[in-house]
Amino acid sequence: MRRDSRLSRMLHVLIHMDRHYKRATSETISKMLGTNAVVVRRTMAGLRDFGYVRSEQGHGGGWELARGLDQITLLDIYEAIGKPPLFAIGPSVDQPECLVEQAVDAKLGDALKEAEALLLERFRTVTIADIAADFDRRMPEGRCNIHGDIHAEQSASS
Amino acid sequence: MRRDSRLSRMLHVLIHMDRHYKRATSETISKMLGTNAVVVRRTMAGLRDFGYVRSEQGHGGGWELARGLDQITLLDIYEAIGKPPLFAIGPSVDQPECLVEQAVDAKLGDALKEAEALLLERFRTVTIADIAADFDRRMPEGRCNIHGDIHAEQSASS
DNA sequence: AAGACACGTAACCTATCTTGTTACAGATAG
DNA sequence: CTATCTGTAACAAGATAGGTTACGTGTCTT
Repeated sequence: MRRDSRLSRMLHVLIHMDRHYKRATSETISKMLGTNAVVVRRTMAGLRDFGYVRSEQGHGGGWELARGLDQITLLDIYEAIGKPPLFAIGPSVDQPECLVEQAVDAKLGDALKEAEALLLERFRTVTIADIAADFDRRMPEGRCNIHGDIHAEQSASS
Repeated sequence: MRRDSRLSRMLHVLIHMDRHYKRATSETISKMLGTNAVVVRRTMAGLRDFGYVRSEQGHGGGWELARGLDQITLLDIYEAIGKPPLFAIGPSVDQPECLVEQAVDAKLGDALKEAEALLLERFRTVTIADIAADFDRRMPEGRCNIHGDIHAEQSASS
């Protein structure tokens, strides 16, 4: 449990929701992702607050998409999960007294900021529909139903 | 203790070694960085193996630079500390069965690879001497000796 | 109205990673 | 021979993402 995988997971589930489910419960989704229903609710809560999905309580409730995948970018989801830190390296203290340390952190920070800007720009220009289209290119035979099988397996084994 | 700060710390100490110490013990350096002598040895071991610093054991021993700061890039140090992971986000599993998940991870991986390439390119083209020069521009009055004072304070308070 | 179903959320536990700490072995100068 | 260093192993501490349990609340069916 090290790298934050929430972005990857949310993209994954949104594509499945678009293709295989009109409405899915947290339990169903958790089986799909190989995780726990509470983790799903916790993470999806952000997407709901930003209007990308809707949740319905009670009998027959669950989660559904609130807009088309071509209307949601990776950046949208990144922000919806709370903009977790992107980098695993950084300075040791926030506001160092030492001026050498300040110069080091400034230079390092410049490089990191550039890389972050590039990454967020890519996130901004890629929609989830683009990823789904990539999937279609990988699987031209239309064997989409394989996913149901795979996820059913995971469900059965847990 | 989250973000890996070894790169920042090593850059910091190398500049000080170039400017204020011909040879420094792990103890001296640890005071400078606000950490522990064992941590210093552990981290500097990588730089020694790559030939950027030398260490001498025994009485009167310690660490010294093995080449000029203009001969060491940020990339060199990044590699010398073991190329720690740069990003704090990523996929949840390494080789997912689900083809949708594969497409998601591929797209996300592309963006991360681009950002990583940019970051490492910056690391490659910046020498530690460049950072030291930035420091000189920040402190044109030549009050370099302030650092000795600051680090002496830290030493005294610990 | 009762009960099943599903989300909402707090609280706590676990795994993992970086860093800190202790302890001790080996090398070197005086 | 002893003081002073580095080299390293082993373990503790602190932080964080994710997993788990428990319980509250809303909603549909009967």
